[in-house]
Amino acid sequence: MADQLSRVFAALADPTRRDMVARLTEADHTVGDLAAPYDVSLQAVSKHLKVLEDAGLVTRTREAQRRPVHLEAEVLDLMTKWIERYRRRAEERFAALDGVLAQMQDDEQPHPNPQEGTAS
Amino acid sequence: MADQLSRVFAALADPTRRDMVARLTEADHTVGDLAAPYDVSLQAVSKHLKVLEDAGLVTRTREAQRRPVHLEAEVLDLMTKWIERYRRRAEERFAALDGVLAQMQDDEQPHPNPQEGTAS
DNA sequence: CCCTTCTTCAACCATTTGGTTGACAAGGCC
DNA sequence: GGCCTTGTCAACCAAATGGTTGAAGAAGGG
Repeated sequence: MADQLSRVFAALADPTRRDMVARLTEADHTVGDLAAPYDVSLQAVSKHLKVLEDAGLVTRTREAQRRPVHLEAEVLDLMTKWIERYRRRAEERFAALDGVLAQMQDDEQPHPNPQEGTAS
Repeated sequence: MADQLSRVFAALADPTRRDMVARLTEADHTVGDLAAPYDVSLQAVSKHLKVLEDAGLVTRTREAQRRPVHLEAEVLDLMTKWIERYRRRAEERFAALDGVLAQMQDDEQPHPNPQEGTAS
């Protein structure tokens, strides 16, 4: 299987699963409970939960016949960190370039990164 | 096709595409340029770029035969907002529950969904 | 014990995904 | 004009995804 970051992104790429996660921020839910709003079989929801579980986004414990699902929100930090890291880099670059973009396209003076010398 | 948020998550669920995005934070790149480090065909990279473009993460312009690829970092905010919104809600809930978890497991007062009564 | 409730497992199916190869379009260069 | 470079389009393929139905496991209630 893929790395966790990939699994987390993939897990949240589905609107139904995102909605489940959203609802789980309010309270733990059983599988049937979670399934109620959606127009799919219980088995389909069970599969969605497996995806979320494999991504580390939820855990399931046992409570009689019920399987309460619990959100593990820390995993979201994984994504936030990745995203913010690159968003910040992109923003810095845009700020640095600003009006200089025109020069970048110019091939007479090839000095692509005016301020960022330490690129790679 | 799916909503944009889903497309963005799906686009970043692939390590190769994430790496492309990471590299694009440093500078724009041509397709061949982007493809160089990966052990796949140029066509495969072209497809990856289409996914990123459909998600709104990159734009491609034309410059002679070359197709410079440019990162549109604002789209990342879409995700950050979604994630942070629910991470915060989850954290608030955890903070509120804190030591109260024990009571939730208590079966004297079986009211599984304190806030959502409208389940089925 | 049997029955009902809650949930998963298994098999199957259609669609999507990520890759391949081969052809071709778009645009400089000799 | 012909060629070389850069990139996409098309057809194809294997594997993964998201759904279905049917059967079965796990745990309490009569």
